Amino acid sequence: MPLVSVVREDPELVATWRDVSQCHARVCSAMEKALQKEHSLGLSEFEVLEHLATTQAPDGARMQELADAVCLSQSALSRLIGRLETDGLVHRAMCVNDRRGIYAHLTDEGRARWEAARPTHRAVLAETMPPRPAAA
Amino acid sequence: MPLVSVVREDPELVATWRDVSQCHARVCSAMEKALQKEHSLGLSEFEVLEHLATTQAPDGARMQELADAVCLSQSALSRLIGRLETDGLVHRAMCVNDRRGIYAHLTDEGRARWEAARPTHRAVLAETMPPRPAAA
DNA sequence: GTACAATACATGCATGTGCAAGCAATGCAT
DNA sequence: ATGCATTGCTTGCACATGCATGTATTGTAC
Repeated sequence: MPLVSVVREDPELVATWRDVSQCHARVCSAMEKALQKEHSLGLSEFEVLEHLATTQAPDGARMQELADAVCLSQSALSRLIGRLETDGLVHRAMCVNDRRGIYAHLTDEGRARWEAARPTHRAVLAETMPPRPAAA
Repeated sequence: MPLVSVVREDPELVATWRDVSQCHARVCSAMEKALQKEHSLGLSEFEVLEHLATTQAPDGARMQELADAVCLSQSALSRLIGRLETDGLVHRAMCVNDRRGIYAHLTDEGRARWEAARPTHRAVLAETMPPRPAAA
């Protein structure tokens, strides 16, 4: 592990982190409210739908791949897919080669919901992301 | 509200947001673990201590001011201060002018804990923040 | 002064999250 | 083939968070 013996005070790094953090909080808050209000979707839900809709693989995506894509833990993603499946937006299918693996893929309704929500997502991004976003 | 009539697909904006999001997740995850492991502090706890330690006002900071500073809701911050007070790191004091208001200020132990944790915070930042952080 | 709105903080409640543990399937060594 | 570690996902549990609400204080209109 890269143990740093002496860490100089680095105000610039701290300031940059504060910018990133505030940008993230502002965008997340606005996005969560807008997606919930207009499409009854959480931000994580939308991000999973987007990943599934834009992935090349025809069979969908593996659970761990999705977890990485949306920056969630394995358990959080498992429950998230559970909610989406309950809502009929995705479908779980066992992997034929490795029967431990599970593919999640979009249903038609899931794709429709994503396409409907995408303009909201992009609009909130345009409204809340700073022009020189969260960095020096 | 600035209703955008037509939102063009803006891949750059989306990509920037993804970078911010991933940067935030990576730093938060590492920071939370490091602060918890080495100093038994959550990230939000540390941020509150830092704000109180670096503010100019001698009487500490108002609750709402702290909530804004650490990007938390009013309720989350109320409980956060409750935990810190239980741990003896901060102290609540009523505002003399406005008896609705409450000032939170650092105890000596709180300041010591912040000073002890600060190197960890800065080190994790240096390790996990990208050189060209989270933006184009 | 009385009534009513607004402000500041605390609290009940529902929910999403991470960690640790559990379970099933696979890979590997012998 | 047998035993054991590893991988992939799910689940029990604890906890931090946000929303809505409650309580106390302040400000304002009359």
